[in-house]
Amino acid sequence: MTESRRGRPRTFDRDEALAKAVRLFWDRGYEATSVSDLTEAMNIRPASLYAAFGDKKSLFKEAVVAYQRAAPATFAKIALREERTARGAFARILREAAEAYTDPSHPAGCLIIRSATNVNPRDADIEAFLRDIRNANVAVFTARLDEAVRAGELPDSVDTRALARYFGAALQGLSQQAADGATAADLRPVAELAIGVWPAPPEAP
Amino acid sequence: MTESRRGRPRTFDRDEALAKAVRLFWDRGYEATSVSDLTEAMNIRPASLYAAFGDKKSLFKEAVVAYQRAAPATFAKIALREERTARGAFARILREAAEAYTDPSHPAGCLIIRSATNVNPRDADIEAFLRDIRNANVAVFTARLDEAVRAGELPDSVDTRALARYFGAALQGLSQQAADGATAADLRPVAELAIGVWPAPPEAP
DNA sequence: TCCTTTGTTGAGTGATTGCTCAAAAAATAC
DNA sequence: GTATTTTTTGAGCAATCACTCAACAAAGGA
Repeated sequence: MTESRRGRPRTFDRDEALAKAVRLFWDRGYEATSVSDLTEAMNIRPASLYAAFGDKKSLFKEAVVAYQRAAPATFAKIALREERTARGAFARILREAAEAYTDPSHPAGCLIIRSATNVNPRDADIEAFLRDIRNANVAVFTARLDEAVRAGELPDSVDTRALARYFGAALQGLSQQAADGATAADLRPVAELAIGVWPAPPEAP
Repeated sequence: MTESRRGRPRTFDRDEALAKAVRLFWDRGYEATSVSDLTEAMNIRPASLYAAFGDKKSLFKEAVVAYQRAAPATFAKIALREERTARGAFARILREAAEAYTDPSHPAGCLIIRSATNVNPRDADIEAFLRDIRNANVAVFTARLDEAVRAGELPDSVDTRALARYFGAALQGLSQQAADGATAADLRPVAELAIGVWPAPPEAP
């Protein structure tokens, strides 16, 4: 699998450079991050960037994938996997979002929520790329809530699509608040309030 | 007051041109709207734009003020003024946001929430300008909730700042969902869920 | 050794950005 | 009429945008 590579070896660590790009895109978004900002932060020349990552759009998409695999963005997936009940999963997601989105060791909020809003029409495909991820996340939420209905955790009468969209909107609101400067202390009670909408369990038969 | 103006009169309607600018900024945001986009939509030449509105930043700020005075953005202020109870006011704000943010006769979501995220560092003052408006809105919400506590509509134990931030975040989530393509039918039940966090009234003495 | 392959370097591409200027045009003041 | 004031026009400014290319450098294969 790891065939010996011919030609001159790369002088920089590709993953390390990609991590720098994630940082910049997370902080400034797609449009406001220029290629020269990127080459400066990654400490490589433009031609090396293009040789290693294709064009700016490809680099951004790869940065999004790297972001999704990194620790601060995986909390939702982990909560859905580990928590036994849907209520437990969504409560944990909101509580951990309040922490993760305000962690001062990295840019505020969620890269996928923040970084490709208001882009130039010529980059509409980038906007669509992130919108599709966001909508896919709402679909995952809906599936988990449907499962909870089947398991008897939620009554049949619950509109799972609406509830899933509500949680998606709550996360987006938390992300925006964090980007506007809210701290973890500010957002913790907001997350608790958001959890409060959870429907009453089915009546015992 | 209307002193006779000397010099060559303007060949375009300033308010009409400003309305076109509002439309464009609302749709694309500050960065992604170029001056040549603006001059084309307003049907004026660059020098006329600069003579009438100053620079791009001044035009944007004026567009934000015009937006805030126009019908689709005033629903919150009107609800706070007209509704007798705080609960009635916030319920109405969320319900009307679901409608206003998805009205197909204008761009989706809220201009003040959408249009200056991820801007270039050199335009950080524009980002701060909108952030201040958003934070001021949360302050207005807090004041209304404090009033409700004093009036006995809400118990003393309620964290009004957290509740105000929650409603701000809910509106931001609705705006983002609308920008991602959600319809009024999609957002109505989300608004109803969001209203559901309203705290129980104080116990009768 | 020489060839092939891959990467780096530094200069530079055309396009677009926000913005400006001199000259002409259209109004009022005298 | 002439002078003054303001706006429009069309051309064009420097800076930045994403991106590319020819020359050179450093590795493996034969």
